Amino acid sequence: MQDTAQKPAPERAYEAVIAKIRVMIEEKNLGPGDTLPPERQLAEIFNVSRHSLREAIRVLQEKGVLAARQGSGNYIQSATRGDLMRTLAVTTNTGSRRALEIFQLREILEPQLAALAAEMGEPRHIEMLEALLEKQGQTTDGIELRKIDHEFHETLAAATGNATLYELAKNINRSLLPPKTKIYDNRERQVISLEGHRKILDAIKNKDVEGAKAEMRAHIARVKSTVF
Amino acid sequence: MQDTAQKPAPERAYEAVIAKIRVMIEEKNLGPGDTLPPERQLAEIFNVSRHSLREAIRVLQEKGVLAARQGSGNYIQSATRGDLMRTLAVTTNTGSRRALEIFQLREILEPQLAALAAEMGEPRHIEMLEALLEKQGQTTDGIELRKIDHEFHETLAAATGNATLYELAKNINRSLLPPKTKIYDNRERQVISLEGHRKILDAIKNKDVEGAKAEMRAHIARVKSTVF
DNA sequence: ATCGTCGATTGGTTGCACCAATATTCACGC
DNA sequence: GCGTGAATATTGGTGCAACCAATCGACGAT
Repeated sequence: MQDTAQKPAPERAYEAVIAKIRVMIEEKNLGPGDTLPPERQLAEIFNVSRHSLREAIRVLQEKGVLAARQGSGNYIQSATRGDLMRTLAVTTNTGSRRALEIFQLREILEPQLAALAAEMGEPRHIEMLEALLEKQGQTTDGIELRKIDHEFHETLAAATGNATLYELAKNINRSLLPPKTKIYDNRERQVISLEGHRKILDAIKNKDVEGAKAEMRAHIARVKSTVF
Repeated sequence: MQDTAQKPAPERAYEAVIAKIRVMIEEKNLGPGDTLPPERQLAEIFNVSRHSLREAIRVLQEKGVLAARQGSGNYIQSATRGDLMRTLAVTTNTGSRRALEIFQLREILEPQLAALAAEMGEPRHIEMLEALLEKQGQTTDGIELRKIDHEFHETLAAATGNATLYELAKNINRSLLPPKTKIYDNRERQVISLEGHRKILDAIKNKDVEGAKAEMRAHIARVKSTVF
């Protein structure tokens, strides 16, 4: 049977270990550059197998909390990527001044992202962007269009191959969301957006780094002028 | 010995597995709700131990790509297929690349911050920067110098008049903190840093927007080459 | 046909052995 | 005494095998 009910989520061993490691870092006042005890020792302390211990370390590693060096140890990293993004996440709705500030950030960031995407983008990224553009051309619903727009910019960021840049772009989009505002409520804006994206993507496909940068700059400028 | 040098990042087994899972999802056209083959089977297909395979699955699970149900299977989770592909597009890269990623972000951001500072910077910001530079010239302690360096870059961001950019710059600095590395341990690097800051500040004082941008770009490039 | 039981499947956990990279020790030669 | 380099120990990385726990599925009793 298939019942949608989610179980009370029994805690996995590795989850408990993650929590314990965090506590240990806190209590022993470990900072960037310090090392954790060896895995074998930690496994014994926490009373879990080395495998479960390592699952926890892997996760923390992917989150940027730890860095593993074979033959040496597990090192505490500085801040997490989450810390980096908190800036944008927390203070979303603080008025139009903030919207302007974030737009300024976009003006700085996105043209460079487009340039990097043109330089680094792999075929599968191009395909994803192309598919989105296709979809955008066939859509008229305002809500849907805004979503597609976000996806386009996020996918472009992903095409840089830099996970940090992707996260940042995602957060910018999210924090920019003027909840109800229908940016795409009229045909003119829809066309502007679509054509802008078209030119950007074409430049990326041609590996035209400077062109991609310029087109994105122009695109953002046009969008900005319609918003403000 | 403790050298900051990052190794060429040998690929871990679990990273390769993540990439292979991504390909599998693409090729078999899997979407939310579908299940992956059993772990034991996947391990054999990919020619890795179940342990390594599970590390990969754990990571994907934490990223929200997969959900594991004991006794049942590993299910694809992401809301939409686009979401899924975007996430997987950047999950291939990992771990030790993080510092490089953040540096790439700095390369994008900071020159523009310098340009904005040159354009918008108010006298009080200039004064603060000047004071910091003065202090930097009289300091030799490595720890202290790193702190001053951070303050310089943060103050510069503040000079843009954009609070969001300032917050972001602050977090980038903090998350970059190379573990214990004494970037300023030798006289040569101290001079490089000081001269770089000098040139940037001079450009800002002269309202030389392009100059500030160029000097910052050069400065970051120099710092990068000494770190990596 | 329905329901419950029991076996098979699948993820979760553990233990151990060995490999690979790194750190440490120590003996050797200068 | 002091490098210097080889041997040794330490530490993370990987693989194999067994068993536990939740779930699924087939089969038989009713």
